[in-house]
Amino acid sequence: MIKRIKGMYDLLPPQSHLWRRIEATFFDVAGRYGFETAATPIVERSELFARSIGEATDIIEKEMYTFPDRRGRALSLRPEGTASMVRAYIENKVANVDPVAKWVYGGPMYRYERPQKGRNRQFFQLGAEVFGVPDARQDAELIAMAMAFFEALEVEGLSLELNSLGDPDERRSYRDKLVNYLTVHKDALCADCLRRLDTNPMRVLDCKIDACRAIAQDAPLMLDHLGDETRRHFDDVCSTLTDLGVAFTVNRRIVRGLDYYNRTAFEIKASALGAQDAVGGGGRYDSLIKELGGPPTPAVGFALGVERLVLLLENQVVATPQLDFYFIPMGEAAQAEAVKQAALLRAAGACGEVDFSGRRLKHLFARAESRRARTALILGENELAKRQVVVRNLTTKEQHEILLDDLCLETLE
RNA sequence: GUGGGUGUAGCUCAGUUGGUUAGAGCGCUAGGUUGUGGCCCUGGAGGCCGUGGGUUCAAAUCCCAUCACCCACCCCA
Repeated sequence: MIKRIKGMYDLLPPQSHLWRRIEATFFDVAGRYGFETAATPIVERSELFARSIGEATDIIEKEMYTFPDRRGRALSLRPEGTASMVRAYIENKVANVDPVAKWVYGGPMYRYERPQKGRNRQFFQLGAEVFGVPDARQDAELIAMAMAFFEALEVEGLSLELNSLGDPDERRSYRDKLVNYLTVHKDALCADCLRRLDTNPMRVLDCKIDACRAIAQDAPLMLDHLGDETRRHFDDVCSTLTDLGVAFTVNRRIVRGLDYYNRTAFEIKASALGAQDAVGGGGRYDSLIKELGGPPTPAVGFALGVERLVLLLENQVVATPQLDFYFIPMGEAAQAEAVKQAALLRAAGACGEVDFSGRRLKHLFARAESRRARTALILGENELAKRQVVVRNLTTKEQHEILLDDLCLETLE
């Protein structure tokens, strides 16, 4: 038997109903904020991700699905969505028409990691990007939109954590201070943190080892080393969120694993998820578009993981979509008539299916019930001879015969 | 990549100190009822007991290896 690839999965009914609801809710909520949908290919040149996410990040160093195409070009399955959206923004010269663009998208992402709870090699992200708007209120509104989405799905137990990563020059000088501080205490750091000291010193701040936490306790924090403008930006984000009634906590230790972020960084966490507790996250990336060869354009975005969201909604049963009719023809002549009648009903707006299996009536009623059909339409030899059909209301169990010519949405009762 | 845990029917699980032909519930299916659902009754299909090797008269059971899945580290959605 050929089996699915490790870390990937099939999405089948009834779970697929919940997914459909999640996606529909996301695009519906985003639409109310003026977002339009966009989509990009799943495969890109590897270079796009290396240049945007950062050469030294884990995602690029060890988590990408990369392969040569037939001409030997290095291609990668996308590990996240923002890089492609930025590429599309630049390549299609969107800024020449209107530099402000608000896009939402969804699709599978790929990272070669060891699977565990809430972590797969293919995972589905829903994301939103705002191009061309530098204002802090945009950051806040985007975050509020994310929270409104979760609220629409009645997700509980979420916490919003906010931080500022400063601008690149501020971060460079802060990073030097942090490295100096950590180097003084390097004898007490764990092996992982010694490595982080070189690769990504800010990661030491959220190490879970007690010894490292003690050192991190007194370490300098980015938030205390912001310039006037970035500080004001952060304060504006906070005050706007407060004005909008969005609860949050400032977590001065949030570090993002993607290099392109500056200023606003946030994570939406759910403790019920286990170790992989971030259900969504994002931030501002004002220099990425220019770095990838586009016009200098500020931007802010976020993404959320649908699988993790599904874990949070596991106890929510999403009912199978209802059908208006379940057509049960008996015999070949009846089948031929039923398939035509069903087409007419659908053209008139009804939802339903015709059963061609020829199984016993007893069985088909049970199936009609499990498919959540409102009515069963029974067409046998007797009815066909009279040009009639039995309409049985599956809820009240009352049934009556009507003329086939009278069959329509209104007579399905 | 490194740990730990778990592998028996489609699903959830029993399976005695190693001992006949490996079981149950749910689900699927046929019938009881030639054409009327959820309950009940009777039958049926469905298993290389994850895989390979070893010990033994005898292995689902003991040993070794391997694979898969899960959880955690790491990292992130």
